[in-house]
Amino acid sequence: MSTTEKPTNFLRQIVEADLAAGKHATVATRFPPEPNGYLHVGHAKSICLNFGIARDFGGTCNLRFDDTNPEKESQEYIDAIQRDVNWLGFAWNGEVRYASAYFEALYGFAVELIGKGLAYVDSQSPEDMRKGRGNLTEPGTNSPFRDRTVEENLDLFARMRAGEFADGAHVLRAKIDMASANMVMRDPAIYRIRRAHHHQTGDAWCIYPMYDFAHPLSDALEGITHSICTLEFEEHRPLYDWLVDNVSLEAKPRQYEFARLNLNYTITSKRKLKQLVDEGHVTAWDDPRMPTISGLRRRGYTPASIRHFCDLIGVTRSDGVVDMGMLEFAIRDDLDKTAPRAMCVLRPLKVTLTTWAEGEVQELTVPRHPKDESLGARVIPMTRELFIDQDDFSEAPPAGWKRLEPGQEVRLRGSYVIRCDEVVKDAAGNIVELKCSHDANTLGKNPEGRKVKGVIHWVPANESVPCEVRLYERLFTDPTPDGHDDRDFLSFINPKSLTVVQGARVEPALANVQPEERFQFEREGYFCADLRDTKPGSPVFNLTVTLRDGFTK
RNA sequence: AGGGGUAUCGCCAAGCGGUAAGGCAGCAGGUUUUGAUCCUGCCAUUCGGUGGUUCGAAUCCAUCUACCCCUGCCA
Repeated sequence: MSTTEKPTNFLRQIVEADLAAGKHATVATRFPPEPNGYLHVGHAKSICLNFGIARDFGGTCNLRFDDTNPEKESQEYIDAIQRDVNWLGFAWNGEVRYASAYFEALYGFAVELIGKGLAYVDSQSPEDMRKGRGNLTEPGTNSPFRDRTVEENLDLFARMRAGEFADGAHVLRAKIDMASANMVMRDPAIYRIRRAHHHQTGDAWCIYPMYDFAHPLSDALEGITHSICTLEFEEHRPLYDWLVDNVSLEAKPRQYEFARLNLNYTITSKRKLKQLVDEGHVTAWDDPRMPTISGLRRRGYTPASIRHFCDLIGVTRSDGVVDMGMLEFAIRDDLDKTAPRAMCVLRPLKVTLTTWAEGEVQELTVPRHPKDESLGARVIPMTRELFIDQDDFSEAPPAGWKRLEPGQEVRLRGSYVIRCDEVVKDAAGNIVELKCSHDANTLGKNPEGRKVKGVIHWVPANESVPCEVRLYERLFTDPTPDGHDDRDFLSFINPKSLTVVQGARVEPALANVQPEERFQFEREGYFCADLRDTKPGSPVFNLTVTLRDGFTK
């Protein structure tokens, strides 16, 4: 599909049909993260889906924190998640919601279920509960506490809330069917006693509802019409419906599932991403190697590129693994059109133009973009002493070489054609300098009677600005780092995932770049001034993605 | 006979009984002061397998196979 077409998928078709049939006057979705980690690229898929549907069908999308397990959650994550959703370009409906804001209402629904004989307080130990659940092929057995009277259950549940019992002493269970083939329906726990300080409700509660209970009822409370989640929740749908139908709420939200995103050479498990951070394998959640939204941001990905990526991969119910190349395509596609060009020499090799007058400076005006004139131009001073990249010179080049070699000519991008006349080496035989001559009649035009085979980038020796450049490769060396039963994903960490290049030189126009400014360093790739470490006069650039390399053979 | 899902090009993915879209990657050319971009062409006689229904099947039926998910007081 072209970038201008609106993507369609089975969920959009369902929404469209429901709206057309008058099942709902308007569509209401929600994005419901648990604040127990940072959002990653897989969440981006869900965000684009939920907010995208609301936007395109004239509905609403809530941002709701599913904060029912305070022990793993924190305000830091809440703040980061909001920042990431906004940065991606989406605005939620009204104020941020919290499942914890519904604790009182949820408690009421639990009491209602007890009153209807549909929930009971179980006082078995966790081990006994597990044993009683049976297994995949054998039915479970009823708890000895399953037939407590409504009065007794009401009393016990009230005392659970009042803090009369120790953590884990009792649990509230939905009374459904211990013989169900669906394990989720074997009297699922819906409330547990947990004396944990909650980031939103403080110490007001010592019992907390379980996801399975809180989620559908929160959806109903908010009037959500289409509750979209990932495939692993499919067997929870009967419970979702059971709760919505057995509680006195008008709204009947429905749950729909889609396949979560898998990207090769990376992991999208909050638990494992947290492990990478906690154990110091990366510097932080926003380390540019992380597949987190904040990591991608710091790496230089644009919100538009991530949204475009989500459009490209589609939404289905079949499991798959998307190639990283798809993400890289999305960012190259965006940055090629929007990023100003600049020159940066990563590993400088000095070039002295013997034909250039000592001290002479010529200010060359070079367009910032080869196709988009609106980006303007920058000025690059041309001097007698320059730097080119070590990789752009070879004494014994392979066939098809298009860069500099002894006795041959090459074009300096935006400048003159030069010829290498002499190679200067140190005592150890290392090339330390090239003596070249320039053809003064080649600025803005091709030389007469011969054609120059290549173009290389350069910077003036003294006027250029020293900078740090961080080169990144994939974080893992294996396509499915967490897909091996016999090997831990950490053992696949790529030792070369980060290379810090000190002593690189950028053209003077970039001396005072702002954090997050993006450029294409010509012939190298797209780079982004680091969000945290770029300082005036001392830029730090992160490699976002290299240029596609058509150099085959 | 546990239950629930999914199978269309190397990857993603349209297709919804009328004779296999598109994107990524790849390959071959062209343009080019970025080995980039851009442009052109090529890239599934076949839709997990096998039967069947039909004038006609990726689409319907049967059966088989492979893979994913489910036994937290996590979400």
